[in-house]
Amino acid sequence: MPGNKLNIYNTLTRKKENFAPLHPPFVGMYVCGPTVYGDAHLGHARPAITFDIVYRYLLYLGYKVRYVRNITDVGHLENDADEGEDKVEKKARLEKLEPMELVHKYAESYHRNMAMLNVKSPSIEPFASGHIIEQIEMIKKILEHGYAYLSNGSVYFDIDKYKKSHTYGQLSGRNTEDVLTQTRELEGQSEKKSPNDFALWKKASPEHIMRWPSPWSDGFPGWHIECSAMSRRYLGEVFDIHGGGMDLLFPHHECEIAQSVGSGGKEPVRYWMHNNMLTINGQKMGKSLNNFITLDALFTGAHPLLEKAYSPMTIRFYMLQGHYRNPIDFSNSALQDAEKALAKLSSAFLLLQELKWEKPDGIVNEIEMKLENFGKECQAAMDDDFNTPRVIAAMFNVIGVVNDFKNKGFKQGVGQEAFENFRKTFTGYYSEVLGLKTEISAGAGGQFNELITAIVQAREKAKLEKDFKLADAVRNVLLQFGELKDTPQGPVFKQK
RNA sequence: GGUCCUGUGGCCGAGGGGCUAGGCAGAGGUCUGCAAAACCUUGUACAGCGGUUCGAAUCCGCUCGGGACCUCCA
Repeated sequence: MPGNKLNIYNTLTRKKENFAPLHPPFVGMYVCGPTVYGDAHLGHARPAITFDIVYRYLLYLGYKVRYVRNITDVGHLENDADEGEDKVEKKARLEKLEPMELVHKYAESYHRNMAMLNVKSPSIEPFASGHIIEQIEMIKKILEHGYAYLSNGSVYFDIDKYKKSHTYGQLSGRNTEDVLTQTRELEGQSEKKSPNDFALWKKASPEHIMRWPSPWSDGFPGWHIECSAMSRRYLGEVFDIHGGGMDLLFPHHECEIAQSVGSGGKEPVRYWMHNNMLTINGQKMGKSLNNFITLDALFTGAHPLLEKAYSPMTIRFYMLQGHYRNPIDFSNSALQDAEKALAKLSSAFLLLQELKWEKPDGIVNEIEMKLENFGKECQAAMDDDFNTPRVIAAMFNVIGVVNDFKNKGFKQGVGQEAFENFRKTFTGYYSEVLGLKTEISAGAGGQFNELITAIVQAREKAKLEKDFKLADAVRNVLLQFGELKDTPQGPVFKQK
C-alpha cells in the first residue's frame, strides 16, 4: 500500500487517525444499509455515496476490500424504544403484499437507484432475515455471559449489568444517566428492567407474521443484533471500518458494541465513520415536514419542491462538493449550480480522453509541475479523511491547462510521459475514485433523434438563406427540448 | 434539558496560527448574423468583543446566531 498516509476521522476517538488495517492488504468494512420498506430517498444516497467513496479510494490505493452492506428486512420497529409495529410488516399490510414481497420490491428499487448514482455494489449484501440463526446464536452467547435477561419470552440486553464491567456510551459521548432522565416513560415497558435496555429478541404477538422459532419464543430479532451478527459472520470478531449515518450513533452503534463485547468478543470496530445528515432548503428532511424527496422524484423532477429534474450524477457531484462529515443542504439553486459545474468538469474530462499528444517545441516546466502536482493534491486531499471537495477543486484548477491543449495545441507543451501520467491520474480520480461518469442523454429513441436532426437541418437551411427570422423561430422550438449550440463544426443539439 | 457540530465574499462550499481553495452568479474579453454555449481574465471573506502570540479567519474565553442527534427519519 502506498505510503500509509491515509487518515480517517474516528468517531470513537474524535480524532483523525492514521489508517492501518488489521491484516493488510485486506480491509474489512461494514456499513449499515437501508431498511427496505419504501422507495429510496435522498437520505439514503448520502451514506451510500460516502462509503462508496471510501470503498473506491481503498481499492484505488490497492487494498483488497471486503465491503459488507446489509439490508434490514426484519426487526426494525416504528420507534426505537422497542415498541410499535415492524416497519416492513406494516407497509406490507398497507400495500397488501407478503412482507418478503415488499422487501424484494424495495430492495430492487434501492439497487436500481444506487446503480444510477454509480454506487458500487458491495462485496456482500446480507439480509437480516437470512441470518436469524446467527443472531440467535449471538443472543445465546450474550445470555451465557450474563448480559441479557429473559422477560415474557423476549430477551433484553442488560445495560446496567454491562456497565459494571464495561464502558457504554463512549461512541456517542453520552452517559446512560442522561438518557435515563430524558427518556419519556412509555406504557407497557414493564418488560424491561431499565429503559436503557434494548431488545435482542422479541416475542411475536399472535398477529405478527414475521416470526421464527427460538429457544425463548416464536418471535423476531431486535433491530441492533443483525449488524453485530452479520458483521462478525463475514468480517470476523474485529474488523477495520464500520460506517453509517450519524443518526445511528445512538443507540444503534452503541448497542452493536455492547452486543459484540457482551457476547464474549472484543471491541469489534477499529475505525468508526459517520456521515452527517442533510437538509432540504435549510430544513431537516422528515416525513412530517412533507419534504421527503425520493430519488426517483429527484431524477424526474416529480416533486412540488423541485423546479426541474436533476440527474443522478448531479446529485452525486453535489454531495461530493461537500465533506461527508458536514451537513449538506439541498436546494434548487445549489443543484443547478452543481449541474453547471459538473458539465464544465465533464466536458474537460471528455476532451482529455480525446487529446492526442504532439511533440512540443519545448517543455514548459511550469505546466509540467502543475500537472504533476495535480496527482499529489488529489492524494493529499483523499488521504485527509476523504476530502472530496478538495479533489474537485484540484480538478478545476487543471481544466484550464486541458483546454489550452485543445485551443493552443501542445506547442508550448509538456513531455509525453508527463501528459500521459496526468491523463491517467485525472481519469483515475474522476472515474474510479469519485465515481463520476459522463451522462449521455440517450433520447426518447431513434425516431425522436431523427426528428430533431431533421428540424436542426431545416434551421441550417434557413440560416443559409439568411432567413434568420425563421431560424430563430425554429431554435425557440428546439430550446424546449434541449440546448442548441452553433459551433464551427455545425450545430450541436443536446437533449434536456 | 442532555450530547455534539457550526458561523468564511451576492450564493454554495473547502481550509484551519504566517503560504491562490474551488464552484455558481457578477464584470471584462475571444468567437458569432444575433444569441446561446464554450474558452480566457477578474474584484469582494473569514459573526461580534476580549485574550494568547512576533503574527489569528485559524488557538482560548465570553456574547450573539444557525444546525444535528436524543421522536418520525439515513
